[in-house]
Amino acid sequence: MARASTTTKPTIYSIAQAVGVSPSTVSRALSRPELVKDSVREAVLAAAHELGYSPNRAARGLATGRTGVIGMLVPDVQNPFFPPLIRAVQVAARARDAELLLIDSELSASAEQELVSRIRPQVDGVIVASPRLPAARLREALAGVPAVLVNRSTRAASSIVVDNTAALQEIGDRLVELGHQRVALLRGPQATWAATHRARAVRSWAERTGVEIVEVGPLEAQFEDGRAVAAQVIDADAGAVFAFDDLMAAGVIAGLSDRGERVPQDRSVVGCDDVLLAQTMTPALTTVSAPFGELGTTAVELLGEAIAGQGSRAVSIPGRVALRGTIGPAARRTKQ
Amino acid sequence: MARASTTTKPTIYSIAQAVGVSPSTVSRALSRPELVKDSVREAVLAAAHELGYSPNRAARGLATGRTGVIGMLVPDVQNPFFPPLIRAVQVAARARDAELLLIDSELSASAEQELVSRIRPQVDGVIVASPRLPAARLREALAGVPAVLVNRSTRAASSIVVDNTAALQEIGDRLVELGHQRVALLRGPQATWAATHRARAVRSWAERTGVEIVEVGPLEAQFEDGRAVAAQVIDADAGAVFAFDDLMAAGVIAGLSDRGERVPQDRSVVGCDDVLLAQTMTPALTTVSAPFGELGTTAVELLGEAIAGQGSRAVSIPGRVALRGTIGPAARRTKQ
DNA sequence: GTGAAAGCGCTAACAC
DNA sequence: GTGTTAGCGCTTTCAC
Repeated sequence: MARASTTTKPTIYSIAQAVGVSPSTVSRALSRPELVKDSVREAVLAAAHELGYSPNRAARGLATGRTGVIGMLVPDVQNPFFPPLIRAVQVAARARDAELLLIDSELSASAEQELVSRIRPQVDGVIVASPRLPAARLREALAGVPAVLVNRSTRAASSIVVDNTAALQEIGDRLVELGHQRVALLRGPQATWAATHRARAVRSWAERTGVEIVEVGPLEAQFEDGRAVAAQVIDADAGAVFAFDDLMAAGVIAGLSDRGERVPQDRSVVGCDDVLLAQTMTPALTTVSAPFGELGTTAVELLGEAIAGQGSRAVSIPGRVALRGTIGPAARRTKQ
Repeated sequence: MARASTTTKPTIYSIAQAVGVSPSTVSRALSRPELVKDSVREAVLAAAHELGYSPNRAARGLATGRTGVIGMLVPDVQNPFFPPLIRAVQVAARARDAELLLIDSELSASAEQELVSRIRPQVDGVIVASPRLPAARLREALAGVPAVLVNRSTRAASSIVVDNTAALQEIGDRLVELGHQRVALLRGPQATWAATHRARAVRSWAERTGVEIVEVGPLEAQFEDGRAVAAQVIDADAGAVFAFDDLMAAGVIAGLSDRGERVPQDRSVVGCDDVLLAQTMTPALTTVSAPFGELGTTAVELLGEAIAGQGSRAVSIPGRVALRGTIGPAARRTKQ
């Protein structure tokens, strides 16, 4: 429909010429509409639409120092935790008229530092979901860039974390009701905020309830790592398992199945995060739901504050219990 | 380590000053190294590193018309098909020193058109994985933008598709060997390239082998849609199921389980794409593996050609059979 | 081989 | 309210 009269891309200059005003008036009509007379603004907007104009953000960015682009650094898009987070951030960013530049560090901490500095000039700020980068290097990489950290906290930037403590403990209590007295804890990646906090939650619950805990790991947050330790779970005679995350939980279930055991008939398994595969496996996984929507919205909000120079703050959102099909009554076992 | 002497962001000017050459020499040393004397180039590079310089792509883009950014449009990051694709594209883009601007259309075809035009000025080209946008509007949205389509073809742009025909038929043959004679075909989203082609593959196989096909759908490519039609599969007395994709396959399995049936003991289920959840469910899903790495690499390569104005081409890559745990011998059933 | 200068498209003082 | 001007950081003729 709207066809440009010329082949060249429309700019504020072509619009200015078409309407018969100066380029700055066009610029104002477009970005600070309240500053121009109604009639002029309408004419400009009409012409802009007519010519199929859309602003060159690079140029705008050059002039203003704001690019309208948010960078997002994830260690691995393929880890099912990230897609919902990306989606939520994307939606929140869109609401603020910002674009999303995605960087996947491919699990390489060393790459992360370089990556951040690489995109720094082209983004207004960065949302970093990078559990591995050591604190010192993180701080170095983020120096001078408005940033917000996801599931990790530091004094150097704003952060948003999900606190699964209460939910994990509540599930633990349910396990006790089901008769479990010996539970395996599959720890997540060493020295990460999430792994530390989740382990702490389980340990303090065990202490309170007198349940015996068998710790396994630290392990990578991968399916195969979970699968590989199923044997240890069986050897330890743990009737239930707290896996670091859903992926690892799916792995244990597969590993148990490799050894002829079924979940929840033979053992109970609990995950964490409630990613897609937790919902699509049969039976569905008992886990803790991460509030992805809120995570994303808040992350973008915090980033906005950081960009505006309003200083940093740390927010924590609780995860919610999702009781599903992978926990059941403690089975009578031979070993016991 | 590398600390800037000043607080201002390093530019080619600060480097020029530090080295004692002109900005244009710095620019050349950085982007056309062969044009400057070795000694100068080395000095410039050293200073750049020293100051922690990284080029402002927006400025470069303004000057050259190339932004170094690739746009990628997906209908839903949360659909497990996309993360591996994104990863592959990201890796290939990185190899070409390009960044990735990700757009999630949230399954809204109407948004897609606007979204593309919105990012157009800030990207060199777009990789579009948008099955739904009608052809005419797709063409309109993509007019003038170098683009490559994923799993969809059109004469308007380059395209890369994965052809699952042979693999699906091979799995079908296996099903016949296992004694299946009546198979359900859960069709995917209406009027999409993938759904059409997959259905066609199954139908022609059925015709050749004399297997009876019960078609269900079209359906959305969602877990719940698969779950909802499990009853129809049972009613139709189909011993095996070809689901449009893995997500739908997981859905049927859940739906069958809701009705007390187990896979593969009671019925066989076949998915397509081999996304993460196909590998992590227990038992693992028999499906067709999409060659994500190749998809991504080729998409970026084709986009490079399109950007260079080399015209478009269409490439097709075959999917590979992944025989796993969800198919088994046809069960003797009451109805039969 | 290197420097000077213009310009990419836009915004932001500063005049009028 | 609107136009003029300068400049964001970079590349790229065009001279030298």
